[in-house]
Amino acid sequence: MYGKSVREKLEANNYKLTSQRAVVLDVMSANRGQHLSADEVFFIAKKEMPNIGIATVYRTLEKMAAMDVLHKTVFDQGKYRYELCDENSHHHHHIICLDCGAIFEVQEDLLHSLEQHLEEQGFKIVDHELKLYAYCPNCLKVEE
Amino acid sequence: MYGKSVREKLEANNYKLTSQRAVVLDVMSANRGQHLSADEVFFIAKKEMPNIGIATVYRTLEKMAAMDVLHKTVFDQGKYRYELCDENSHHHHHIICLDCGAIFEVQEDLLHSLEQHLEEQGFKIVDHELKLYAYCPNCLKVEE
DNA sequence: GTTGCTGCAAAGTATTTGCACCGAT
DNA sequence: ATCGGTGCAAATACTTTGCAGCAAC
Repeated sequence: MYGKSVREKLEANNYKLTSQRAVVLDVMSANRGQHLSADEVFFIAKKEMPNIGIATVYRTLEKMAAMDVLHKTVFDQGKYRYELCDENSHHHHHIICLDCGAIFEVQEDLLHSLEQHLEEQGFKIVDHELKLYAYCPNCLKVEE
Repeated sequence: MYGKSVREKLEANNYKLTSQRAVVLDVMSANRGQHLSADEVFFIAKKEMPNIGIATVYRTLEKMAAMDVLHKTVFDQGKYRYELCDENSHHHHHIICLDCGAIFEVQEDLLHSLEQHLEEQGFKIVDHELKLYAYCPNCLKVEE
């Protein structure tokens, strides 16, 4: 279940929870922490609903991102990736392994002091996104 | 001037500093701190060299990025942007104004403690990229 | 005369849009 | 009957690639 808040957000925007949208949300829900591309969502959704169209997937992902149900990011290839927003912990960051491409999440939020400093300079910080490029423990192990 | 190090890097890779490449580098140099897209570089370069091809611009930007002469980033639209690497201060971060779209740079590097923590967990951190989404002082002023 | 570089056009990716049809109010 | 949503195909936006000709050593 993706909770009542999604349904509420849909209603607040006069959007309907159609079967296609439910399938897309199920895919996202079943792949929490995965950062799927539209393509991948489409491919997985097709198993459940073979004649779903890619345009519907794009339109659904776009709407969900606009409603803060999904978070839309670019990692590097000039291709969007989506993940379910985590109600509890906003502001998580990513470590992208330069070798295997795996994406890890960092929950800690050590940027408060930097943001505070910038707010003193007159900015109103709304959100931030940190990407760390690294070699992950697994890849370092294999190379030995 | 883009200094002798660019020429050295070119030579080290058996690349030639053709007039087209010089024009592209001049454009980047004349627009330091600007984060230009390939399109914009192409447009500006055409003033200097009207029959330069967009493919040449892309190829040049790509090569320069591979040689760490330029830094290639994605801000949001799924479109690459390039800027001249600053020899002195690596690791600068960006504040993207959600209102006017202006991009500001943050020089301070307050991420060492976070990186140290992650290295203790077995990652080898190579680079990082921080984007802060905010309202800039100018836009906040106008709204008043 | 090889080898890298260029401009052009074509192809490739990722995403968006126009449109006729469908389904729920 | 209206109106949002859908699937398809066409269009768009950005980038890459194939290729013939050019320029330099």
